Amino acid sequence: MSLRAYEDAMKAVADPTRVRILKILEGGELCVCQVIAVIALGQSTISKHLFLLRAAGLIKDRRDRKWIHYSLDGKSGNPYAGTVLRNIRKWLNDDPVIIEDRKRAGLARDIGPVAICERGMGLPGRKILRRRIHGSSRQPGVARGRKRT
Amino acid sequence: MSLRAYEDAMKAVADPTRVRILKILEGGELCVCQVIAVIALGQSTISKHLFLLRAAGLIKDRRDRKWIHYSLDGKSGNPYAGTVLRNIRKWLNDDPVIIEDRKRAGLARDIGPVAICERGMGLPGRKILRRRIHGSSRQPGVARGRKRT
DNA sequence: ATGTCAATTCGTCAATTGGCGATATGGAGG
DNA sequence: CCTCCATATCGCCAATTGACGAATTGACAT
Repeated sequence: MSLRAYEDAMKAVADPTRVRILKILEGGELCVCQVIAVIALGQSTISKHLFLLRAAGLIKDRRDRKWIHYSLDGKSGNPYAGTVLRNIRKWLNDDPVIIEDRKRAGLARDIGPVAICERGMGLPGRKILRRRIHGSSRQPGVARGRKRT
Repeated sequence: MSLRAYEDAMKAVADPTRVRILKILEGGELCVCQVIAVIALGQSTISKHLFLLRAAGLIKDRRDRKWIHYSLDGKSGNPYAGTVLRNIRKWLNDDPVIIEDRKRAGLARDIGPVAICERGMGLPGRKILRRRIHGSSRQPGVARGRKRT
């Protein structure tokens, strides 16, 4: 019941991107590439968010072949994780961003990790982010840093 | 049930200083100078924290003569405030920092706002921060910025 | 009206955060 | 062993945060 564990858990869920990840994991486990396809942020960004969520004891991971699947945890070391996840499950279910994410998460589940990775972390009806192109072809319209409205 | 209200509430309670303020307000309302005496941070710093907590609908204020008293709210505009405050009331009660704060808050309540302000936001057995000294006598040992252990 | 004084607001600074692309890691398959 | 590829880590940058002191505000008392 330390202030540090409290801070880890609350800071983890206070970020909008991380709560979006938690909300799509409420529908069941997803591999990293599926999360990337749904949230549409860089691979390293998603990886860092998943790391923080796991460090806070909110999610756990499981390896299956080449893919690492993440799912909600709740009964890990952090004593606040369970209550926080239970609250969040009741919250934000009518938020337009969350609804849209859930729709895309369903699509990602139907398609499966293999097809998602083949498409370069993309979902149908969405720009494909091809990696490993040497000629430095940057994806346009990708803002750097953060904004706050 | 917007993502924005959620973010306001969660970011507000994720900060350790602000949750310390909430925990001492569980014992009943306190004026700003009493909060300053307990937490031992600058006046402007405490004022900003109280502003953020009020903006998130977690506390409300009441004026009495020269003093403004803050107390827990919970049933304000923010739909997450009530649940969050109820959780926090059950949490952190055995944390050493919180226990120490509570002790000092009890002292601040016994002494009252008038004596606290006369002592320059100080409590017995603690350095007095005299304000309005022209000769720029800085308080030693006060770190600027933030640290993270 | 004017002064007092608790509290807020302003301006600055350093630490943290969250995004990115590039590079490293490490399990699976050859 | 070596390569492939999903994921993790690194280094960088801009925005945000939380601290401070100084200046301002506004209710009360004279």
